Amino acid sequence: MTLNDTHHAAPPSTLLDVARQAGVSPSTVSRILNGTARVSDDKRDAVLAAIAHMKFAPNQMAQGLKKGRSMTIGIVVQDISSPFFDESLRGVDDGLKGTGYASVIVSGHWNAQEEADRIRLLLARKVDGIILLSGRISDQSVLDFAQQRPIVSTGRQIATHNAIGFKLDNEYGAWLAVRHLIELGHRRIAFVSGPANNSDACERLTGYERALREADIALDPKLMAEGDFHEASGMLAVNHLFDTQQQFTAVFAANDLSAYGVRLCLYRKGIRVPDDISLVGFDDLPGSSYTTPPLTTIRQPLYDIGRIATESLLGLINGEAVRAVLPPLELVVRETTRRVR
Amino acid sequence: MTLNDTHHAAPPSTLLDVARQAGVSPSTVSRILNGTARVSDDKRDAVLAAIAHMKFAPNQMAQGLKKGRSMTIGIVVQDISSPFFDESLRGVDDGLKGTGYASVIVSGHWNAQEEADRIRLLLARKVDGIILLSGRISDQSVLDFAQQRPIVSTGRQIATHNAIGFKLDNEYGAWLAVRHLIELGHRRIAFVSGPANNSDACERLTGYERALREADIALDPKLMAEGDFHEASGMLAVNHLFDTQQQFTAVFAANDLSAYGVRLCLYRKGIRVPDDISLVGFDDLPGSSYTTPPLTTIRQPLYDIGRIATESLLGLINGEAVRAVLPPLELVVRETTRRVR
DNA sequence: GTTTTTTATGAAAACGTTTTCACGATGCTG
DNA sequence: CAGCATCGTGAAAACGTTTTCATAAAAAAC
Repeated sequence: MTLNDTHHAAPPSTLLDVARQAGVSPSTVSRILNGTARVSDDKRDAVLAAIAHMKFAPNQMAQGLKKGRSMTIGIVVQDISSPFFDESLRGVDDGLKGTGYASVIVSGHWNAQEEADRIRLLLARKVDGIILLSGRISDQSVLDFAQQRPIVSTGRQIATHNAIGFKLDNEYGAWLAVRHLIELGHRRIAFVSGPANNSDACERLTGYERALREADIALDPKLMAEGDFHEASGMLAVNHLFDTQQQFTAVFAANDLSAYGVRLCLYRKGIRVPDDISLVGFDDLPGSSYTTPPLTTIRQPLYDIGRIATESLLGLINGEAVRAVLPPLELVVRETTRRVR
Repeated sequence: MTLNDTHHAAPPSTLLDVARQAGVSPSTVSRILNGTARVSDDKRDAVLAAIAHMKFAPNQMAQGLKKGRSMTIGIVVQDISSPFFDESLRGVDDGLKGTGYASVIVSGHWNAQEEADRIRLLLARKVDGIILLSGRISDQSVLDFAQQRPIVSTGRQIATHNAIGFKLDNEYGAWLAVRHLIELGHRRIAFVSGPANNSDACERLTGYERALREADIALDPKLMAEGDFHEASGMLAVNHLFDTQQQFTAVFAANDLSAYGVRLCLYRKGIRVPDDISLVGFDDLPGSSYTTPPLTTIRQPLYDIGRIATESLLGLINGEAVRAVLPPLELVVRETTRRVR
């Protein structure tokens, strides 16, 4: 192996170097950098020149240590490569744009213990605030953590001076979905639920039940199969329905991913969508407008959730009183649902 | 608004607090924390007790400043909510697990200028290293940045003591895809390309051309339509092919996302896949096994890319000589291709 | 039992900034 | 032109760690 260490990495220049080169004191350089005091034009020019020449960039760790601000916020998701979270992350990213903040993203993997550990790590890193997307930890834990840094969390209803949460009306969303099916004449509507230990999933179940009840359709437990929000579970769930000879003309899946699984199962069985069976999902993932056929679903404002959470957090960090309001859930009718024949 | 500031945030305890409480010097506490010297059992116990009692966690910014290590690495992607990058991010996340490193993810949005800016930001943050996924900046720029911190980049072939890159054989992958189609008897194979300014896209085009040439099939420019790697462009591209009355029995899309678009276009026109037209994509995104029907495609080891990049970077950071080797591209035959009738 | 080595520990300097404080030089008031 | 407020600037302390250096006590050597 040839050692081409000829050009060694230029040791990063410090504010002190700049000061020396420009013939001023470090204080002056700092003042120019932060615009924190007036300084004479000649010195300013000299400093600016030195900065440009040495390609100086302030050491953020030193800055952070001194100012007590890391200019970093922590984001806790549950699955780093799920389109569900990624869409919100995009909102976060946009919300942070131009603020000087960066984000470190960690995943709780749907595990309360791991989630709490990750949050502690973020806190040790001195993040200036935390955004919790679909957390599994208790409200009380959130409040405890909020003693150290402001937190905004989705999926819960809290509001203190250093922690806020907001939550979409999952029950309403599910109700919307099922009512749509009912209006199309469906009476035998299967339900592929989410995991029973997920509150969103439970609320969606409740919405399903309520819509049925309001339409005087008897709830048939045999039409309900538990999934886990992933594709495979949707496939399995509906397979099970067929195995047990259930009759139905529509299926409501608790999220889009499981709807994809349902769709594939139906395809395998040669059942046409929506001609033979209607299908509606929940989330409106970016991919759902490109499934075959495009999926009718309940739109969650995923992007806005990330964006609003970010703006709220920045507000909290600056000590403002924030009150966030999310766009509502809405039904988006595409091509997997049709009037029952 | 009621002020419930009764319990004020406990001011985070410092190493000095711990030292005082345990009746030892700060040095001793530090030594215990870092295991950097032997200390007597009684003092150790006292310190440990104090740490537990005060819930002390070392200030990472102070640590970082002193040690010159931020325990943070920077990840540059081009689109924060694309399944393509997210799958690699999962690999990164796993690769970092248990190392004490966290990652800050930024997006270059497929823009060289923005990408360079973001990298400079990461450098100012004193990240210990950078992973560049599908960068747009020049190799020379990468080398320049690598003067400051180790970099590992995908999609380029470099190898110095502080920068390495690795690259999959896109041409080979495309060749694999097209040869598969040819073996199934297809002769009129349309191609939906990626953006012309993307090197991966160009190499895939080359692979397409080579496979055709090797099979003595004349290249027909009218069968080629430019896309941009997104769903809509695939839809548009194939629409255009129909508008101009092209005849073809198969289409090869330069990536899965545009294949999804192609699929939808075909569905809209009532053309069956694979019965009437075969379709193959490139990437093997997680969703591609759940499209209708599941997509035949070229599998990129996205997860491994992230994982190996991470391990390599950690190696570079520790001054090891690393040499990364990726799993090869492979054809995964699912249900969108069949023998031509 | 004296000398030497080893071991445990504290004092203080350092990392690269920001900020308080002090001070000399201007500018203004009357 | 004496007096006073204002302005620009530097010296030095501080942020919370780690690390070098010194030193006292204990252990090992003779």
